Amino acid sequence: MTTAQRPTLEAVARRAGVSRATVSRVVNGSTTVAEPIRAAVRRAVTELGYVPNLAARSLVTQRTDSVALVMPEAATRVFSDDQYFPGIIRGAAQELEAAEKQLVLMLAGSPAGHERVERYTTGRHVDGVLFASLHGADPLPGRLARLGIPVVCSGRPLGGTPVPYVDVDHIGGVNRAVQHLLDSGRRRIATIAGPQDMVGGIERLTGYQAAITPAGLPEWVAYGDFTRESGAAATWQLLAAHPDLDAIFAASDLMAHAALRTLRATGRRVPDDVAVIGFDDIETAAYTDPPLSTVRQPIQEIGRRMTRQLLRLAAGESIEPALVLPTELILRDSA
Amino acid sequence: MTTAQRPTLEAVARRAGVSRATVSRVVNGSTTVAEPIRAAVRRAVTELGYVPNLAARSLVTQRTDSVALVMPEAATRVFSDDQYFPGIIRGAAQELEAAEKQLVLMLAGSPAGHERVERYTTGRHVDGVLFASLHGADPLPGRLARLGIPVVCSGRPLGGTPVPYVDVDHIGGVNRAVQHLLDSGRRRIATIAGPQDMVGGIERLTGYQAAITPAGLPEWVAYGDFTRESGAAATWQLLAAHPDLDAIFAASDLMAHAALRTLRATGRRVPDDVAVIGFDDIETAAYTDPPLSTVRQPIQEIGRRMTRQLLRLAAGESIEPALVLPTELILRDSA
DNA sequence: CCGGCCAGGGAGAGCGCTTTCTTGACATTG
DNA sequence: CAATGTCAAGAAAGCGCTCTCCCTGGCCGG
Repeated sequence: MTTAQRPTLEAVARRAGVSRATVSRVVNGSTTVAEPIRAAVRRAVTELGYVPNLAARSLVTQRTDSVALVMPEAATRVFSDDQYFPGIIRGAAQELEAAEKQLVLMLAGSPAGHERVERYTTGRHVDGVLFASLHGADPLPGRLARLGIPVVCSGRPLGGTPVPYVDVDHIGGVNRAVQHLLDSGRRRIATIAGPQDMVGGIERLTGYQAAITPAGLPEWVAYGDFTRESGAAATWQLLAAHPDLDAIFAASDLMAHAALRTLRATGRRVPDDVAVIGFDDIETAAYTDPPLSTVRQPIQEIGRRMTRQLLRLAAGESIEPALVLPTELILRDSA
Repeated sequence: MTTAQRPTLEAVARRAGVSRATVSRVVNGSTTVAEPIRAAVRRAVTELGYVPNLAARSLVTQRTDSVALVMPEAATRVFSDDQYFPGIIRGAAQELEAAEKQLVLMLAGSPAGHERVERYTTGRHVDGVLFASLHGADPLPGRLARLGIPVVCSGRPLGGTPVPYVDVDHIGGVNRAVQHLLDSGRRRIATIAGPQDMVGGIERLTGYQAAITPAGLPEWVAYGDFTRESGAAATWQLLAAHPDLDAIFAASDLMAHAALRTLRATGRRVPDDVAVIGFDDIETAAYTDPPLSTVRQPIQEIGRRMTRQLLRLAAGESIEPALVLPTELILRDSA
């Protein structure tokens, strides 16, 4: 099947009339090679179409020039249209491209998958590991960190071992959102909280509480898992318990979208009867009916910053243990 | 930084009191090792926490146990919320997981990216390459195929060299959609076509024409690039040229979604005044207003099948040059 | 004119693994 | 009982690369 042996360093060396060592030096950009020889080597390289064998290189350098991006999410959310994972992937890919490193994607939804990720990453097959959106107190990031393997998480890890992470200012963002509801006269403000085993879910609820309590208002909470289905269910629940609510803050745009539809289904007008604010600012948010007000988080930037931190870690530099990016309240028509 | 040397085959061998060769045999599941020894080796492996060094293994086996998934798309569409790429990724990841291979993700949006992908893939750093959604007549898949590197594309490649691919029945699906419009009495049916440098864009337009022409109706076409923005623009264009149109088939759900909104903005009711059908069946389609009728394509299945084909190719088996998966007309309220 | 210095280039030792080839220990058979 | 066959396990040769020596020769200063 395979056509012609790929040329090796040896072949290039013979062709250029130099030693392997010299070719290696030229290929790796060492400056201690005289220009004429350098040119000869480069010519030989192009003539032969030489491409270094990365496996061989890794074997001696102990680097793999690739990093893993682990998505420990159950299948449902990973590729729901909230654009979280695609955003992270894209940000990471951009930074890695600049660094000439490869992105190895691993889905750790199932227990088997999780175990596989563990074997692969602890086996030092990658120079570092990026975790997108942890569930609960996954011990893996901490374990890797203790093994000296560079790790960066998106979202503060709930586990015991401190691991560097990049997150957004959930609480601040939610606070601004709820404050806006208060400022526009809403007094019966409910929330659809996210899953309480994820930092995002927890902190967005905390943000809601932190804004509601000082105002002396009651907390009305229903829980979802960030998906539309769960958002619809939570909205019904909220409506049953508090038919007179006049605002809903949902911890994800998907849930907010479902709330919009559910409210309408019950004959309520948005924003006249009930104001709604979501979280994420997914593309669809601008196209809901009415367009959704929401708290924007810079997802792609999270991916980029995580990667940059990881690369610095892998290079032996020390980094800030946490990076918190700002969120922004985007006002459209729903509130 | 690195804690303790990772154990090597040698270490395991010493500990188990056998030779490296034997350990290798056990690790790789050869049957020619007596059970007691086998057990001793396995114990040594766990005690030492031995994990094989993949680079070393690749070096001798000439396999890398990883495949590249290349997305040659410009940034905009790759992570727009049409769920195309996430779906492909997920399907591919599932199959690869089962095969114990790694997924290396490469974005080839920019010319630099494209060149990098070329270097990487031709350098045989992967056992095979998956192309998601080609733009125009990219010569890369053909070139790789000629080098004997396993390649599978999603969507029939437009280039000269035939390359194995997996695609869906665009034409059949669109045909059914337009036929449904005709059956429900629509006679002034326009289309928002996709980009004409992509098979999907081309074939969906062909499908429209193939249904419209026999009915003796005029073809009303405006072009978009699958995004909402372009869909809105195309709708305005169509409306300006044919204010009396009574149906629109859009080549993507995103464009159909924009059409829905634009039609409403001009005071038209859907489906009463104008029927709309999209293509893709993204999650949002069920949540538009009104819920969007559309042609569903099994995106994740495409990813799975591509991967399965690739693995067979990599295993030296021969495969069908093309696999065409069925599409399905999903009727909701917009038509 | 000679010694010393240094930049430039080569030799060679592995990196950790797989895989033939070979040996040795037994079992089988005439 | 010797000769042959069989099967398990070891020895050793690399896979293609990097990198540490070490050597060579050109140049300068004394």
